[in-house]
Amino acid sequence: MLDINLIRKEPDAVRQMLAARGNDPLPVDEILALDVQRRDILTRSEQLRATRNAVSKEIGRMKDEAEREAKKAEMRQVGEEIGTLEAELNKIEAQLLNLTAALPNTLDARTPIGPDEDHNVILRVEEGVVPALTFPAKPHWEIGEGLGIIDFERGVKLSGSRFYVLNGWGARLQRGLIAWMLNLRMEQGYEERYLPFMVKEQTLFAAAQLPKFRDNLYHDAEEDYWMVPTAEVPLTNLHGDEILSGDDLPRRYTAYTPCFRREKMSAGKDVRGIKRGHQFDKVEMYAFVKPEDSDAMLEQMREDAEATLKGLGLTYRVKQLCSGDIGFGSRITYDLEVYSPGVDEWLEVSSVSNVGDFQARRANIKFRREKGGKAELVHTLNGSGLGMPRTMIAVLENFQQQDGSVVVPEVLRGFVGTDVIRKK
RNA sequence: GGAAAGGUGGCCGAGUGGUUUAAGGCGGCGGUCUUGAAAACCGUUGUGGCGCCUUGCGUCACCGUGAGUUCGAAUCUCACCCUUUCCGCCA
Repeated sequence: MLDINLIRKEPDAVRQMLAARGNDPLPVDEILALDVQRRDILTRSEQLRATRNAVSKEIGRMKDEAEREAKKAEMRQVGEEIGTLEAELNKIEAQLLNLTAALPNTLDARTPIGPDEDHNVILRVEEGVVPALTFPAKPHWEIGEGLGIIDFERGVKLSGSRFYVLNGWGARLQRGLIAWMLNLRMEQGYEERYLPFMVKEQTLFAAAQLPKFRDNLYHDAEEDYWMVPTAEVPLTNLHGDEILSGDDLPRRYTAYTPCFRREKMSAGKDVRGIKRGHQFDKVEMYAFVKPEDSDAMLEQMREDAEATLKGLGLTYRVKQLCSGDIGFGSRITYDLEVYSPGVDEWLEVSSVSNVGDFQARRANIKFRREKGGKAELVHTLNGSGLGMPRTMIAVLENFQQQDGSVVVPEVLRGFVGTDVIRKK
């Protein structure tokens, strides 16, 4: 959520940001008008409340019955007026919240301006150590079915399209990736958390997933339980409504969770293979920092994510997202894309973002620089480290052998329990 | 799912309709005293909104959440949430 003071003081900057993101800047005018109305009504109703508070105290002390009744009648009138004003105020505040909650975050000055994903900037390509294939690359669905480690048919039987079952070494490869990544994160200074995979609506709002992305979320029809679309959601709220000590910052966390997404917006896209499912596993990185430290932490987290791909020996590129493609809550985002020869694509396996105080304001996460000091909003950052299915695709397709087997990357062998995955 | 008890400030805890401000204690901060510290004593103390003559002052709101009764609600009514204990069910 943006600071209402920012919208008041620099409406043009907010309009420019909205235009750069390809959004309609019109809500800014609506917000400003409602804000004026809100303050006007608030002032009036508070004056009436002050009167009522004072007179009510007098009534308590009055002895004269007639005078007492007269004052009561008078205050009954005032009470009704307050009621009317408050009803109006509630309506305006609800409208205001609707509009401001739908505004995306301001952009970092370094985020390039551009209308769509074609204007993202590739910063560099990092060559991996895995040698290029000397034979035609097979896509992972062929490799997986050949080895009997990915079962698409039974996934569909159980749950419908976009679901699959991992068998034997396939399941172990993924489990190995998760365990290895979590350990790596711990070595990098992140604390591990095991989190709820279902959260309440308020938790999603505070992480800026609601109201905007309602269509992409699964939830219980009767109770207030929502499946997490990413571990970022519970991690954000870990310190919701808390005031942290400045000495405790930065705080960095890592967590493994499944992620659940309806992928309504992506209907028809990436239906083949395991690239885009309704359920996928991910190891997430998250940081709470002082505002002045968030720029440096962004670079640190990008490096931490890159270390994962370097560890696997894969070729990847670092992309900076432009204003038209960057996420709703992000000020600046790096995507890491790994090259996979079977699908012949650069696959997005990580997205590292500085969110500034956008989530902290919604989730009410503050810190004090010193005891007795003023509580200030923290900055938060998130990054995938990494998404499993796409990392699996890259491993299967990059390490495939001509005979259909797949060599297990060295760093994973202790976790997976074999050097090569062969057909049974 | 059923029953009972409970939810008050950073923490403990008093508070069954109105007495200037939620008593008192602990903790924190500042001070007095002291060579220094402790003790003792004195003062101070949360969050958010709005306004203003903006080091501050005024005002409103906040006692689990939301509605209601009342001139006036931490206090009374209703619904919900959470915690603890017991019963039932259960990986």
